[in-house]
Amino acid sequence: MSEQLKPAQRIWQTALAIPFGKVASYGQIADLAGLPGRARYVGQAMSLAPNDMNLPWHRVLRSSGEIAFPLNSEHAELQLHKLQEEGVVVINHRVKIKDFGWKPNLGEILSKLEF
DNA sequence: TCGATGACACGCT
DNA sequence: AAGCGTGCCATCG
Repeated sequence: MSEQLKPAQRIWQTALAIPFGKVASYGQIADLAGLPGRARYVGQAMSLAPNDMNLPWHRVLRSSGEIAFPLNSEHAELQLHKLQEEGVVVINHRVKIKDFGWKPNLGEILSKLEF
């Protein structure tokens, strides 16, 4: 069953495991989802996710910590607000990964991500 | 079927 | 520090 999950679903599951107030990179999500090297697919997969899933897409940033959407775009603005609502400090469209980056331990991964 | 595209990452300059 | 080229691969026309 767990092996049956499609790649997109594994990405959704992984994104759902990002804690409130923390952020992760596209590459990190791809790795944790068992899809190393497929960072580009993460964004695509999340855009396909059903809305009622409440996917915390706003907690996913580039590895540099910057928001992936174009500056001043609606998506970028919404993401900015959602992050600030969670207490994440965003300066110049960028978050300090060192302060807010999600660093899951093995136990956390195994318990929350049973593929 | 092939080429272009994209919510990326990384190494090199 | 910032930009450019290359690797990635599911989708789409």
